[in-house]
Amino acid sequence: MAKKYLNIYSEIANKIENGEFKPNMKLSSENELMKEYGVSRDTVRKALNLLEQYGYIQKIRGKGSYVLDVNKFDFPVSGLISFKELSKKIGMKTNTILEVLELIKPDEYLMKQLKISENNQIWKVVRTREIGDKRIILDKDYFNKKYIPSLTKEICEDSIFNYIENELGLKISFARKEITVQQATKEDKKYLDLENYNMVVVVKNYTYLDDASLFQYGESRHRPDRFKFVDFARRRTLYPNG
Amino acid sequence: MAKKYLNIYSEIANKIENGEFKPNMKLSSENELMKEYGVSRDTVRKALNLLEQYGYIQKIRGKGSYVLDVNKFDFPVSGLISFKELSKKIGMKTNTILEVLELIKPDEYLMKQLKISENNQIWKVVRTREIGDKRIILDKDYFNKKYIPSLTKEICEDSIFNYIENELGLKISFARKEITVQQATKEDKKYLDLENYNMVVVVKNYTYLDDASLFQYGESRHRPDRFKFVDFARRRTLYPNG
DNA sequence: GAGTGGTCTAGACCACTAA
DNA sequence: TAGTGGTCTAGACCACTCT
Repeated sequence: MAKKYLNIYSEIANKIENGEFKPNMKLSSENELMKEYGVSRDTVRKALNLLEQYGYIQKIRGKGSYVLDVNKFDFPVSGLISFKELSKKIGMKTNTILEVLELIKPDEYLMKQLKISENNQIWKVVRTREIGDKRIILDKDYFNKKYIPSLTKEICEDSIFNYIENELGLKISFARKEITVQQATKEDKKYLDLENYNMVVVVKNYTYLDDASLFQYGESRHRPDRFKFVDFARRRTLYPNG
Repeated sequence: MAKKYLNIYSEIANKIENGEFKPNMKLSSENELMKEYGVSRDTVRKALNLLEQYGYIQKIRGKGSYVLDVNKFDFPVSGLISFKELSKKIGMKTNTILEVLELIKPDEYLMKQLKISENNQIWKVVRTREIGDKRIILDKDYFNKKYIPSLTKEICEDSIFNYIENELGLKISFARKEITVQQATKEDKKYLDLENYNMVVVVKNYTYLDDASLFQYGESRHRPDRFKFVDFARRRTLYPNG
């Protein structure tokens, strides 16, 4: 049942993260990989394209595929990763405190953000995230009850995304993130250890399921000195009209 | 010489941006597109995969491909885009002022950032960017002279990236970006209209050529209230080991 | 000239969705 | 059951790099 190209991808990605494949090392050619794994060239190429897309290797025509220098301790990593997944990755002492969990009727702002009417019910979840004994992040999340019928304290203190994907079987497909910097509100000052900072970094997040329905809106509000966003971007030459 | 899958990509992307293909509309199936364009299924799929990757469409197995709602006025757009490309896209009145252009020997910090020795010579370029008559962005860029032999005032006031790609024929392949928030320095206060803000958003940028050599390091320092970063991210389920 | 990655084709089987 | 997208194969020709 395993997809061949994903197996090949994982195996090579692992070796790069382990250090078994070192930066600047040349990978086997596509022809050699075909024989090594006993698959067609197309399958090898799918795996290599994923590795390139996620910054593990660089393919150079006429030469071969080369291992890039992977910084694995970037925090947070680019893309869509939950706080829980992240904590595991960086191995710091972290803690989640559930501040609010309630079912509400959406106000004007939420109706606009989630593109819903006032008849929908919304789960409101407010959590603070401690990193090294300081309250650094305030997460305010809103879920459409249509997709998430019930939520408990336990789920919120563990990982909501984990519950959604593994228990409910919903598939998260993509998200839009928006990073801005704002004046700290009273709420920010109440929930966070802001010290003398009067601004917060706000990451707004719109999450969609695989049928392209918007099911979550969230704001992650960070103390500015502890915020870092890392992005690996390949050059886009793909805008229509050049 | 045109690549078929890029033509198909551009044509469909254009129709989506124009509004000819509206959000939630169903595209022709892969089979139909094969006939419409007279190409193989693989070629159609390459085009559709690009469209999906860049957030234009969502493919749903067993159903078809659906047009997503494209917000084209995001500022800045995610990915690797120069100030010049950006200004064109958003149609605001913008202006670039060249503050410093000189050839220097790298200090400790630069040697580390650009991974070079003190024997290399470095172009230092400092530019301020006005948006609507206010100096909003301070761009400090450092280029390895090894790759960029000469730089002029004209090039810096136009687009350095344009010069590099079209005149020098170098291929920019990928970049690492890092977004943090810092206390404003004296230099920030000197060059920018910071009003009462005492912090700046710093976007560090490491740009690589297609042979994976690092050729540029830059810092883009933004007034916090005028900074916005938008990211479209597909769910990553592709970390090794789960 | 030999080897590499990039594009394209034609055909097969599968899992999923919808009527 | 018919149609859809997802995976996989085998083979072809091209442009590029290295020697």
